[in-house]
Amino acid sequence: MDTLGDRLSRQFFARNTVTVARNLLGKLLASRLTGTLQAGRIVEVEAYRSADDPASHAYRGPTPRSKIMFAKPGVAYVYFTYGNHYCLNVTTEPVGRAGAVLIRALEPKLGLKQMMRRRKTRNPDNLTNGPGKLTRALGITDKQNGMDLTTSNQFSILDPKRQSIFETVSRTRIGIRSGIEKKWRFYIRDSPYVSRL
DNA sequence: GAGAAGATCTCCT
DNA sequence: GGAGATCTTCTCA
Repeated sequence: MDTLGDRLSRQFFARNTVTVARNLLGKLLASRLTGTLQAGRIVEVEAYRSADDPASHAYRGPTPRSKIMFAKPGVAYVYFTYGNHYCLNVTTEPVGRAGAVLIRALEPKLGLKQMMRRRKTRNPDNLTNGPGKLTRALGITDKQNGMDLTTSNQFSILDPKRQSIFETVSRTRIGIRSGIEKKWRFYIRDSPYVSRL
């Protein structure tokens, strides 16, 4: 896993959520949760903050579910939604300030076979192009909620050794009813792996 | 303790 | 393009 790149540090995540979200594009999400190494390049994210963001789980202050967003940065926040799907976030901001970045889409890089088996499709464009799809492809569930991505040997985000140049597109977030004026969804232009344009 | 909404996906038309 | 699946979390009484 470490041959792929350098693991992102706690300091990387302990910044403004929108900045972290932008900077996560092009990074590598790597998992060895099931024994097999699986990895994908992050091509789409959304930023969620706290008191200034009515779409965020942390908007009304900490709850049993959202308190993890107020705790230390660089930790996986996984929640279950719509009766069917898990969504993967990474916590941001210094301790005491809430924030998280939702990982919305990956470009599959390693462990494609296992992803295809879990997703029951062979089309690589359709494996991880959505928050619910990528958690299924990687086998991520609420068991991973609270895992520290900056220290775990099984689950981390890496800065790849060779990173290609790309252009970042900023759009409004998807699937929310409030906070729709904020352009806090970011994706890599021309990537065929984003969930939507 | 009840009711409503939800950071989605798939299948059907 | 639209609805159903399916269940957790939060809010309010």
